[in-house]
Amino acid sequence: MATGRTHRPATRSRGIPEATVARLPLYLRALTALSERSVPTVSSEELAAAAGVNSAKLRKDFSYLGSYGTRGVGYDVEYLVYQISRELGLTQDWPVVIVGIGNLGAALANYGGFASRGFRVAALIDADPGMAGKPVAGIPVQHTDELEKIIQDNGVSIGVIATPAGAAQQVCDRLVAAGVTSILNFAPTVLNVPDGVDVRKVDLSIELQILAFHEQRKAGEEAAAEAAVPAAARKASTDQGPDGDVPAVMPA
Amino acid sequence: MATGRTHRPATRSRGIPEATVARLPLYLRALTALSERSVPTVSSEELAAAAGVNSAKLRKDFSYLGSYGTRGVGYDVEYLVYQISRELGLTQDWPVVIVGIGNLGAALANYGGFASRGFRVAALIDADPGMAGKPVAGIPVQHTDELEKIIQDNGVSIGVIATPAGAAQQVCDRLVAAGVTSILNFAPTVLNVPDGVDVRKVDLSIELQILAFHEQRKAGEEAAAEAAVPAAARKASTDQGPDGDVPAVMPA
DNA sequence: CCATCTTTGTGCACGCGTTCACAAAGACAT
DNA sequence: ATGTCTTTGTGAACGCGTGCACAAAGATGG
Repeated sequence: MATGRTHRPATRSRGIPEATVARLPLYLRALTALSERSVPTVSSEELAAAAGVNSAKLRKDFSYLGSYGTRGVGYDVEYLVYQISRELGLTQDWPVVIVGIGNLGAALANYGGFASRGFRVAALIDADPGMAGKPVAGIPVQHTDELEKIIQDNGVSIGVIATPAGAAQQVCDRLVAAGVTSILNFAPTVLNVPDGVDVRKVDLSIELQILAFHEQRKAGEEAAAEAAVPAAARKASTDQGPDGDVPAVMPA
Repeated sequence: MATGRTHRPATRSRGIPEATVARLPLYLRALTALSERSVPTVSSEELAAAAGVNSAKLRKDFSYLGSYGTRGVGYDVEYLVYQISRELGLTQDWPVVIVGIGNLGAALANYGGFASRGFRVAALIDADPGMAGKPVAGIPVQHTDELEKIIQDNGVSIGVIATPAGAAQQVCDRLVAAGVTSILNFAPTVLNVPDGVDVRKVDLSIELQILAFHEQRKAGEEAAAEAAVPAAARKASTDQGPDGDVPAVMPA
């Protein structure tokens, strides 16, 4: 693999910053693409460009994993793919359950990106008795009553919640009680979990609202610019000033 | 605005920290729930609990918006709902297009959370000619050829990409060229956009990998604990030590 | 009108993450 | 073997975000 005997065991302890962890999958994806094109090595500059980050940041990120990489050359692609995969725990298989097989749950079940890297859909669970047995993405849906049994039989530690908001906390509680310690939540609710359980949320509505904020801000600046140089209105005329359409003082 | 002559114009300029912006939708959701229950006022402590954040953080967040809130009482729910909505730009309607009507795109189109708050699905676009005209969520799918026209006719500034990874950059380029300045990307790719265009990504695969990392770490600590006090194995026996299956020091 | 009690708004300190800039390491040519 | 050139790995400075802790503001009761 690498050339010379690598230096120290590195910062290796267990202090990988959260921000770095969040970027490792990005690097891994870029590296996998390079690997498929049989590229043997890559410089931090190139890889950083592919992953859309600063090259110094990338090097620092990798430094937390150890001293892979050869000065003057770059990083060995295959080696790095392996190291990152191992660090992320993708060398083992993670059985996952999806709870709530509505539009979204079904889409997730069909999503190819699941199986691609170490994740395996162990079961689909829904509260609707009418769905029980019905196959989605080739996997028969099981009823919520079976939840605990499914978790335990399959050694599931990662659960995906795609239920309506109202059911999410209850489902979450049951998952946790059954032994799940990581949850990916697609329901638009804040989940309360005990210590030791990780929750990550994916919230379409929130993302859109953040975009709307910036969009409005951009429109505001643009409007200020137009005050000086009136440009041809591009947007429909219903577009109002983003801040000026309401009195400054509120109803109360 | 508030009661006495407020001190300075506040930090008010346009310096709302990004981290705060990202939390405003959370507060808004909690406040909306309170509003529906006709709760008139709420303290920072209560609201913070509902939103799952620290109360000091919440107060500081609100302080960026201005001095709403009454000492000794709390915040007026309705008033705050309106202020945050306005700040996020939700008092106007944002037409949105969804490109890529596969499993995920269709699920997004059907997702109720879209229309609920200021967002309106203006069009569904797909590259498959066979889908053209077919209604999804009550909206007829249009062909990619129409993309530019749709964007311009509807004054769309927010686009959602739900295509396969391979098509995402190309779609992105066309959206941007047509006038879209905010993109929500569900495709597992890094998108390159010019300055002034905002991109937010939602990536199932990345989220799972982050969870896997922590899961592995937890299992590692647990294994270390078991070395001292061997507990009954809960998970299936295929479960290996998450870090112990490889030598601590690497091959090289 | 005054005292007390609640809750906001924020100054301050701290820690994490990012970025710059450069010395050290190694490849490669001569 | 030696010098040059490329690229890593990281020390240090900076800025942002978080959380504590408290003074000021105002409500409420006597």
